[in-house]
Formats: sequence, C-alpha cells, structure tokens
Amino acid sequence: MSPKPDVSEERTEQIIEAALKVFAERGVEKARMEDIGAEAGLSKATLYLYFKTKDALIGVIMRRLFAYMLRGFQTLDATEGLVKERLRGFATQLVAELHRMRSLLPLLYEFYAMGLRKSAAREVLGEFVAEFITLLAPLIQQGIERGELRAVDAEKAAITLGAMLEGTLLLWAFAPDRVDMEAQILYGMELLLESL
Amino acid sequence: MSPKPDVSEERTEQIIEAALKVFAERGVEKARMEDIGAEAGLSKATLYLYFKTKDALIGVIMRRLFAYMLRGFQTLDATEGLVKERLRGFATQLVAELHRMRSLLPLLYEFYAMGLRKSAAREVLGEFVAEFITLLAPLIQQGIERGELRAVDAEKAAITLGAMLEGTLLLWAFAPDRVDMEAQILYGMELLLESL
Amino acid sequence: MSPKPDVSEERTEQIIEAALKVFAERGVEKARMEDIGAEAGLSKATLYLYFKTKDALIGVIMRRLFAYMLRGFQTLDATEGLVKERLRGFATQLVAELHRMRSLLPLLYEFYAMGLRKSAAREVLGEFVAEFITLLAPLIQQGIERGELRAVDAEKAAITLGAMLEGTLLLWAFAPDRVDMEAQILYGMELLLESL
Amino acid sequence: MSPKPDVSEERTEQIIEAALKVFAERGVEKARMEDIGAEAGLSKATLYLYFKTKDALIGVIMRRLFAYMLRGFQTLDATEGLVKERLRGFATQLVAELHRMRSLLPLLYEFYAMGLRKSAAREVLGEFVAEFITLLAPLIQQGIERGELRAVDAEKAAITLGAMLEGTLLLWAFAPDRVDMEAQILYGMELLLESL
DNA sequence: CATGAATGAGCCTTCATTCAT
DNA sequence: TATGAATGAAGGCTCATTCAT
Repeated sequence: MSPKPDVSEERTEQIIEAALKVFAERGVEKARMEDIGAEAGLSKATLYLYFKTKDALIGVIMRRLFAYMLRGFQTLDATEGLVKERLRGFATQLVAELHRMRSLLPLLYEFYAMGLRKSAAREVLGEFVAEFITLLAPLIQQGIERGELRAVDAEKAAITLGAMLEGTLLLWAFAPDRVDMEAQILYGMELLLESL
Repeated sequence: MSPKPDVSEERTEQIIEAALKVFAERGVEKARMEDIGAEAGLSKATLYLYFKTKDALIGVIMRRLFAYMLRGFQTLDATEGLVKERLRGFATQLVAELHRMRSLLPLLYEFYAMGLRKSAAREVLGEFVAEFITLLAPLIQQGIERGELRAVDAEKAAITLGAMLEGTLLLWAFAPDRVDMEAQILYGMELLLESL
Repeated sequence: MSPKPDVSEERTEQIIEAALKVFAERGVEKARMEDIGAEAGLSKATLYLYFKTKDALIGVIMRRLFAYMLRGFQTLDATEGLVKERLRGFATQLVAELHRMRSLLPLLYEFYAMGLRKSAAREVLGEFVAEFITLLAPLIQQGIERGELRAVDAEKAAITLGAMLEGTLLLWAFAPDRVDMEAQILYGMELLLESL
Repeated sequence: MSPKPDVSEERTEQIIEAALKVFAERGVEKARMEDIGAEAGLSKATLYLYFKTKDALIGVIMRRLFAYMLRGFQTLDATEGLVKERLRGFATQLVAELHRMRSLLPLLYEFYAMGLRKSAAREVLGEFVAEFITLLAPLIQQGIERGELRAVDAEKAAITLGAMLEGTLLLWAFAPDRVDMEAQILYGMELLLESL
C-alpha cells in the first residue's frame, strides 16, 4: 500500500535519452544494450523491462528523432506575415536547429538507410517526408493565392525547397570546410524565392 | 598460353559485384562474409584471398559506388553547347541513372552514415562532394562569363544545385508515391535555372 | 542474507580448475574455450564474464601453476634443524608433490616453451627461477656459516641442486620406466650433499 | 628420358631446414605451412609433395633435433683417458654446443610438452633419454671398474648427472641473468665428480 | 615437379536476450 | 522493479589440406 510512485515513464525517458546518445555516438548496430544501460545508469537487463527488444528501442528513437525535426517545421504554420518572409524566417530558424543537431546527423543517415530496408522504418520516414510537404505546400499555395508568389505548382515547389534544404545539410555534413551551411541555406532559399 | 591464367582480377570483380548486391540488400553490418561468398559462388575463405578483411571490402565497395556516381557527373565537362542546356542534359541523364541505382540507395545512405563516423569513409565522402562541386562550379562560372547566366556566386550556386539534386533523391527514396523523381528533378532544375 | 551471493570468486576458481585440467590434457593451444566451459559446467560465453580473453586465462593458469610449485619450496624456510636434514626433508616432500603433479607436467613444459617466446610468460618463469634460488641459496649459506656444509659458493650450489631436481623430473617424465623418480631424487640429493 | 636429377632429397632437406627455423621462431602450432614454404622458397602446396601432413613434418623435425643433440653425447664413447677427464671434456663440449643451440630451446621444450601427450613423440623422447643413460652409465661403470670412481650405482649416477645438465640448461634458459650456464655446468660437474 | 586457387572445418569472441533472485 | 549471471546463436578470420593445371 505504500505509495510507490510510478517511475516507469521517467525510466523510459531516461533510457531513450541514453539510447539516443549512444546510438548517435557509436551507431545503431555497434551500440550495445550494455552501453545504453551504462549511459542510463541502469543494468542492461532493466532495459528489457521498458523495451521488449533492441529493435523496439530503435523504433522509438527513430520516431523521436523525426518528431523532433518536425517540431521545427510546424512553426511555419503558426507564424504570420508575408510568405517569403515566413520562408526566410523558417530557413534562419532551421540553421540554428541544425547546428544543434549536428551530433545526430550520423544517426539520421542511419535511419535513412534503415528506412529503405525495414518497412516499419519506411513508414516513419514516409510520414516525415509527407508531413514536411504537407506543411510547406499550403504555405506556398497561400502565397500564390495572395499574389505574393508566381503561379507555380505548389507541391512541386515545396518538394524542391525541401530537397534543397535536405541536400544542403548533406553536403555540409561531408564537406563542412567547403560548405558553409548557414550561408548556403540562406543563399539557396533566396535563389529559389527569386523564381517563385 | 600460360597454363594457369590469372583469375585474380576476375575474382576480385566477382566478389565486388556480389558484395555490392549483398550489402545493398541486407545492409553492410548484417551482410555476412558467408553471404557474399555464396552470392559470388565462392567459399567464405576464398574472399579472404582477395580482401584482407570485411572492412577492406567495404572500403572498396564504397569507393566503387562513389566513383560510379561521379562518372555520371563527369560527362558534364565533356559536352558542349549552352550552359543551361548542358545542365538540363545533365539532369535528364541523371534521372535515368538514378532509376537504375535505386537498389543501391540504402547502401548509399549507409555510407553517408559511415562517412560521419569513420575517418577513412569520411575522406571518400569528402572527396565525392568536393569533386562534385569542382565539376559544377566551373561550368556555372563559364556560363556567367559567356553571359548566359547572371553574375551569381558560382560555387554557392553549384552547391545549391547539387543540394537540390541530392535532396530530391532523398525525398523520392522515402516517398516515391508522393515524389515523382523524374519530373521533380527536371522541375527543380528549371526553377534554379530561372534564377541563374 | 543478501539475495544474490557473489558467486564470482567461486566461478573464477571453477573455471581455473577446469582450464587447468583441459590445458593439461589437450594442450594450451588445442584446448578450446568450449572445452573449458564444458569441463566447468558453464557455457563458453560465460567464461568471458570472468576472463577477458583466452590469453588472460592462460596467464592466470600459468601463474597459478608456478605459485603452486613455489609453495612447496617455501616450506624450506619454515622448518628448523640441520641444513642437510632440512634439504633431505625437502626432497622427500617434493617427491610426494611431484607424483601428484604428474598430470600437469605437459602443461609445465608448454609453459616453459611459452616462457621463451612471450615476454609476459618469460617474466613469470624468470621470477619462478629467481624465487627458487632465493629460497635455496640462503639455506645453504646458513649451513656454511653454521659449519654444517663446506665453504662452497652458496648460489652456485643452490642452482646445481635446483637443476638436479628439475632435470630429474624431466628424465622421469620421459622415461618413467627407466627412472625411478622417488629413488632418483633422494639419490641425487645425497650425492650432492656429500660434496657440500 | 632426360636425365632429370632427383631433387627430392635436396628439397626434403630444404624444407626441414626451413621448418626447423620457423618452428623455432614462431612455435610449432603458430607456424603455418605457408611460413615454412616461404622460408624454403617453395609454395606451401609443394611441401605436401614431401610430407604428407604437418604432423609428419613435425615428427621429422623432432627426430632431427634429438638426433642432433645425441650426436654431441656420442663423442663420449669415442674419447679415451681418465673417466673424470672425459666427463669434464664432455661438459666443456656441451657448453659450446648449448650456446649454439640457444635459439632451438623453445622448440625443445615444446617437444618435451608434446612428448608427454602424443605417443609418437613420447617414443622419440623416451629413446633420447634412454640413449643418453646408455651412453653415460657404462662410462661411469668403467670408471668404477678402473678404480677411478667410487662404487656408486652407475645408472643412478648417470641419471643424476644427466639431470643436472638438463636442469641447468632449463634454469639458464629462464634466468640467463642469474645463471651463468657455462660456469654453472662446469661447477655442477665438479660437485658431482667429487662424490663419485 | 610445382603451384595458384580454393575450401571445410574450426576457434575466439561478441551480444541480444532470458531468468532466478 | 532491478539486476547479476548465464547462454544460444552468430560472425569474422585462419589454416591445413586438396586439386587442376
């Protein structure tokens, strides 16, 4: 009858944090359940009380990572003002976010790779892309309707914009000396805005 | 007429082919040397006559994959005509190539992930990006000098162009139903060309 | 009263015991970790909870064997009486010990061979010999000072004595039909005592 | 019909020399047939034309090594003079031989270890010891009969002498800094001669 | 005779997962 | 709930041996 507090949610969170860190550092396959346990200050056996398998843990981390990335995009919706300004603002904000996420990049690409192999992962990735387009396209559509943008195909334009952002991230990741991510994303955004 | 023709080059190629396939299908870490041997019609032990370790094999495959991707880009250099036309031609050709490479995409992203972890892989990736920029930027520069393009920053524009291509590939990979890669790459190219 | 008693020392001992047996029977190189596990009633993987590598296990076994051999010698120090009597007593006791150690002889010689190749092993062996001399020489010196022995070079005499013992062990090991170890060690001891 | 010279004996010898060297350097188990082939300037496959298995090669090397050691002892028989002098001469000659054989010591102890496990090896070792005693005992017996030595048990005395020699070799091998082999063998011989 | 090429069998080591406490 | 202990299942790599040429 003692009021044992349910620590289960706290523990789950604790494990996810630890796993995220270890996955990012060592890579998903190289990360051992033991490592994650150690990072979480728990024994590896304890992890199995909260996650049935390593794969289940991977799935949760993956969802978590993409949810985190989407959170940034969702602000697009909430802001007001001229569409071009909102897109510029979005780019600016993205730049800041990406700097902070740099350590998660290897993990991101691992998930990309996984997404092309495991159907479970594929779903998450597909949703991520769809959500992204679904957020960006209406904004561009709105710009067209308001006469702020030319009458382009909103969906296609949104995809191109997203592609430019993702692609810049990738080039920066592998050639940080050659690609100034901040300048490049803003530059790419301007280039595209000129045609819109 | 020598009694024993040197099969070593042939075998090496045979193994690389098999490894490429198995890596693409199962993933680099999940791929067992035994699988690769089976795919190549050789015993596991035989692989070690041609590659010292699994890592060595991975390295060769990685270099091979990026070399293959660069080969497409290099045609940019060789063609003549208006710069915009050449870029359009390049996009068209890329589209065809990418369709053929679809099965290699998971592997590509795995290598991207690896590139952020292992320095050996990083080097290959860095060179790949650098080479890409080095091929594209002078072309744009040429366009500027010939008065075919506006006086943009050639390097930055090249990076944006490359980013758009890479990014489109990625979005298509994860949402093929939503993203029509062929149309999208050509569309993105047009969009950028308008601003150049 | 703790719910889980620490079995780690017990297991370690259990594994050492098993390894000692398997090494002695099959030889260090031929002994498989699996064999040792089976002998210990444990799985192969469990061994690695207690010993990082097979080499580490070998090292412990080696040290254990030589420590065991030295234990016999150390009684030399503790006993009282005439030096010659103490040496005779030592020989008698050694004989009993050696009979019991017979099954470990192959292992002993393997360690001797290893001692000439691996520096880690060499150290253990060197210490063993040094310790042996260090125990025997002072005793002889004492005998000299007490006038019980002639004024020989104590260290050299100790080495000769040790050599005779080691050598008899070896000849007995390979020609047990021809060499009566018990009689021979006592005989050799008498022969040397006469000159001392 | 061309008078192809039979190189088979030459090749066999060449291989034995190579194997002896490689076994001594790397150890019998660690020595690979490939290593031996390389040392002999032959392909490893060629070794199998001359030796059915690695074990067969080991056997030959073992016999060769012990035969070589016995050759030294056999001079005992041939010399003339006072028995004590002949024994001293033998010790002197042995010392020189042992210095030359130092690199073979690890191999020697490996064979000792093997001799306690494999019956084939055991035979060779047993013969070696027996031969040694058979050479030494009659000499001592002769000394007794000539009145040069006391009426000891010739066989036992021979064994003790052999043991002292073998044992000194062993102690020197492991503690060369502490044991001056040359001086020690001569010293041990003198000590024993005093009692004989 | 000689060997380049190939492999079956094996061994060390790792790790996700289970379970008794 | 937590964990120390244990393990089945793998996987990379090695090597003695075989064989076609």
